[in-house]
Amino acid sequence: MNETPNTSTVVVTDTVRVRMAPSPTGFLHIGGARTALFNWLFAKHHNGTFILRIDDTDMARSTDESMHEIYTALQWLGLAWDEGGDKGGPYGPYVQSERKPIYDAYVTQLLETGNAYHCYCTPEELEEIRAQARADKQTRSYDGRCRELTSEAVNGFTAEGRKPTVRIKMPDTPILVDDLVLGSRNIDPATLEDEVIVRSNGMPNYNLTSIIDDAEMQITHVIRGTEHLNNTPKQIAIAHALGLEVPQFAHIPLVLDSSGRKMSKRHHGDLVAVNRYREQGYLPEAVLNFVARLGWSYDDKQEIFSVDELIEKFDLERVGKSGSVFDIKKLEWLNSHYINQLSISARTDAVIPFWQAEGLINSIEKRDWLENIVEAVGERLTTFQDIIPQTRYFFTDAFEYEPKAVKKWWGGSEEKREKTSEILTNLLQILEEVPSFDVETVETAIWKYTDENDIKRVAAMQALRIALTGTSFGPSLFDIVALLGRDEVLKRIPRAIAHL
RNA sequence: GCCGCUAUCGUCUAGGGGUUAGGACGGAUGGUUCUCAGCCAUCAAACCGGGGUUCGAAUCCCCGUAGCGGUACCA
Repeated sequence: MNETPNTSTVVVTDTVRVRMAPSPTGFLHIGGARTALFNWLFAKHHNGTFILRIDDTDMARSTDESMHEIYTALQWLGLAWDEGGDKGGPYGPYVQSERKPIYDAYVTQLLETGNAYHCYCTPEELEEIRAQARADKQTRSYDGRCRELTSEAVNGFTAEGRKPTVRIKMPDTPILVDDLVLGSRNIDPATLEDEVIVRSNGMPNYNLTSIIDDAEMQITHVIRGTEHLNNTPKQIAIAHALGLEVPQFAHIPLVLDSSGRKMSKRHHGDLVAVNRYREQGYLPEAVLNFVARLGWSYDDKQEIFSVDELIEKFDLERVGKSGSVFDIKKLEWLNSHYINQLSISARTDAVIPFWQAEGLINSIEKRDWLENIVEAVGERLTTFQDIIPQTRYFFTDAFEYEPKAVKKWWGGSEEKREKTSEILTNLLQILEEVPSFDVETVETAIWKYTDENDIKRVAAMQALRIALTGTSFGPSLFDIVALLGRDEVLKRIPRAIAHL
């Protein structure tokens, strides 16, 4: 293979390379999903590469289980990564705990160039220093006291058995942070302190590994949440000390809860767990559409975006600067929209697992019947899980009559109950005599009865609905009658009458 | 405490020196209908405050205020 590098050739470094770097300390949460989406969209839009890196330097909290949950969540969302994770690639390994030798080499370099030093302070001492600094209203908590330790002092600490951490020496010149979303600003070095970059157990820390890997993996744009904004100058300082190339940064606003606080696994549990949305019957396109609009907008009219449109239209320049509140109502609206886009057949496929989990069906042999049920339910699903309350009575007659519905439609008074009983008895007779149980025949017969006897349609229908389903809401009653079939219907009406 | 970021209807947002400040979710009301959902129609609902700059400020600048984020040998 003949490779003659031509200096005038445009190089691969122009290719966008972005990464999502979760730490596997729990499930993927909704904010993480949005970070992943923005990165992925940015990569797709620019024909770039999307990398999944696992930032698991916190060995104590990282788990394999969590890592796999993150994989499945990302896969469910359809945010496929080109490199990293379980997939490998040319810049691997992509799991930080496997990259320790790489970091060690950089740390050695930092130590040898005098850009880093050992710190022998104990956690207790540090605690004290912090408390004092705070009391003195200092900007920095750590004062850099270990920068110039005599070898005597070091020997003393070593003799005590102290294991040092490594700290980076922060520069004394301003650091320029240029952010694609927030704009650029100069950070006063006086606000920066010598960060710990290697723990006393030898494991490097986030601020070190992150920027090293971004450089090593040729990341061009770091798109992450604003909770990392304060880390950025520290990472830039480390990169400078190491002579590494600094990527472009884009800090995207936080996803907030309804009281305006950052959404977290700890405080919001299932509400933020992407995998829970899958389990509850949300569609990935709805979740994606929803989080895309958190902090990003295209114009003043479009709310619904297909994934392809998102790829085409996504742009960092249209990302806002302020946090966005997570509004489940809007997600629900989007979800029902996307559910309604699905064909009856696809909707049936999606809903079958929910019926099965509920124990309502164990085989799917009556596929046509199931599809007819789904069709009758129509646009009444917000999530697939809603199929249960909407259709339970099709599969079992072991349901209660809803007290509120009973009171309203069957009657609170003795008199009204008698009337209801009479109506149901008449309806029973009509249905017994009806030649066929199709929608049209039943409808004609019932309307004939109500209209000729001057009975309100609503009264008769609701009385019957409760008798057949136990509830006061749901699909067209004629659909229900037809789908339930003659035997079931003729069984349920007498039972209701007896209950009165 | 310190450092930083942000600020348009309840929420997501558009706009941005001169607009009746627009859309969407949610809410309310009416219509359609056997109920619910849907659909249709209508309505309520916002430029954080104060100073500048300007003929004119929600928009630009400054100062407040508030909220949030960070402040770890977490990420």
